Amino acid sequence: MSKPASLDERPEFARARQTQMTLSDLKVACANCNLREICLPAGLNPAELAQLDKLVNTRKKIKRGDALYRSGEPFDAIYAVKVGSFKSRVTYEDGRDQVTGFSMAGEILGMDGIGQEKHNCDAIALEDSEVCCIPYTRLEECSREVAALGRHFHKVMSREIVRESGVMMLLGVMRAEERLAAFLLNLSQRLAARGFSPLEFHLRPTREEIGSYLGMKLETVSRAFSKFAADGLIAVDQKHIRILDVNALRDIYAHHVH
Amino acid sequence: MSKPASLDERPEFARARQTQMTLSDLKVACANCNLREICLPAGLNPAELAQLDKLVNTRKKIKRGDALYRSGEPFDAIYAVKVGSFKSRVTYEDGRDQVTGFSMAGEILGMDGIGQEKHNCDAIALEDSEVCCIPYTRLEECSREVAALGRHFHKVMSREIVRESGVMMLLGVMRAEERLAAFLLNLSQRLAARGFSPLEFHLRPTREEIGSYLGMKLETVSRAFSKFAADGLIAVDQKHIRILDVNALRDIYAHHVH
DNA sequence: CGCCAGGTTGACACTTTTCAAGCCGCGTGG
DNA sequence: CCACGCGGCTTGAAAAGTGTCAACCTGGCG
Repeated sequence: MSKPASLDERPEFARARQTQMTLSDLKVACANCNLREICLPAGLNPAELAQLDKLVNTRKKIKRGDALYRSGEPFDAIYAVKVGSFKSRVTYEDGRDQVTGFSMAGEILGMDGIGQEKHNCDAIALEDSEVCCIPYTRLEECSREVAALGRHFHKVMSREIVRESGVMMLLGVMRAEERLAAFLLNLSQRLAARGFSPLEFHLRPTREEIGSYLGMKLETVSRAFSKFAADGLIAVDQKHIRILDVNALRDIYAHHVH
Repeated sequence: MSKPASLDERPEFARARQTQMTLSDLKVACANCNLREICLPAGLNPAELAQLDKLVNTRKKIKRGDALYRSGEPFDAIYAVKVGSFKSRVTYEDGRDQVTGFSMAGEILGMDGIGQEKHNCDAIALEDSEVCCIPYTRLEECSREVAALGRHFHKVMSREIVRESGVMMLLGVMRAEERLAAFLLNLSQRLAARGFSPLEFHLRPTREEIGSYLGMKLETVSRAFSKFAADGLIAVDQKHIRILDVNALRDIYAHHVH
């Protein structure tokens, strides 16, 4: 079994943490990025990639707990997660809030800001992280010149719509254990797509953040974890999770077991 | 107090129902459409509008209960609701489903299909309805030529992302009565934007459809309606709703009253 | 006229939340 | 180096909210 996929064990992050970053380190090259297959460059040919490289010209580091952006701030760029992970959180006038998503390497953040030209949620780093900044007006110009880029960006936005309707389903019709199973399977599948072990990993968010995302209280999350562990589906050691029986998790997710 | 805003009382729909539609009736003209301020044309200048008119060239009538499109069907167009209303519904492998939204005149439908090039949900007409068809590949081409159109389409998609995160909030943190209050206020505000009375209207969806959207059972929806009526916040006569105390509804929505 | 989908209401069951107590692990400061 | 404090987690018991099941009502339509 491979090592737990704690994101801060990623070699490129360890390097960034140990050495002083210079400007040249900050130069982005999508064409060489190990995330190019799952990030914005997906499906672009080399010439188109070169255009994208001109567009994505800065990176930004965000410390654990800090915000990449906050609700209400003027919108001027979207972001691709290069290293680390984020939660997106909407806060409601009366103070209640909800985590609307977790983003990991290669995923795009901030598309909620385009409509009103200001951000609609907070993006908070769950660990020391790094993003590629994609100035929106330049993305727009480039999309007009490079048809494939425009098309791909539409797809990325559309998939965000589909992702959210999946979460609505989760919140609207599933019970606590089904939600947690869905969450774990989704995480597992995304980690696998990034070359991490899908069966053993570190949870970045707290029980409370998971609960907020899944529409349940932290105690209920904890109980569901304990139940899964008692039934031998997973092994839980704080934030370290090992999936022991994927099929049983899938059965719960698909409502076959009560 | 104005008449209830039952959508099938709209004059243009009554006309369409009574007379045989000819091809020339089907000719679309966004520039003259009474929805141009809230639909895709919003913010375009006359020259840009003319471009859009070339793009949007057909309409389609959908009878109550019929599908505009279904999950899994190949995606080739998005749609603007011209007359009537729709529900969007995602169905899950085990048969459970969830209404993810209701669309009324001027709203755009089908953007969930772009990402996977096939539709991700069913769009079902809640009444006899009519849509303007916007072929996606042509929209893409046009967006490249007419910058304002591309920008506006991005905004429309972004707002759909924001709308969905609002629903996630509703499903994740609100209780039954808060959800229903949020639903009624949202409906009221959208009707007002279309020139209908915000305080008196006909509900198109059934209690079950409202419940599915709000993540609760139809009995709970019914009880919440009864509670609001008993407290003098609204008057309910089947699907006919009259809002008597908007501020009290807002207080419930904003969690100020328990 | 009678049927049936849609809606209401009551009683009860079940799930999840709430409140409370206590544990564990980690980082800080003595 | 160890003690302490605290955030994060777990677990239990009771309360609250919502779902389930069932009976009944109502209005529209064939």
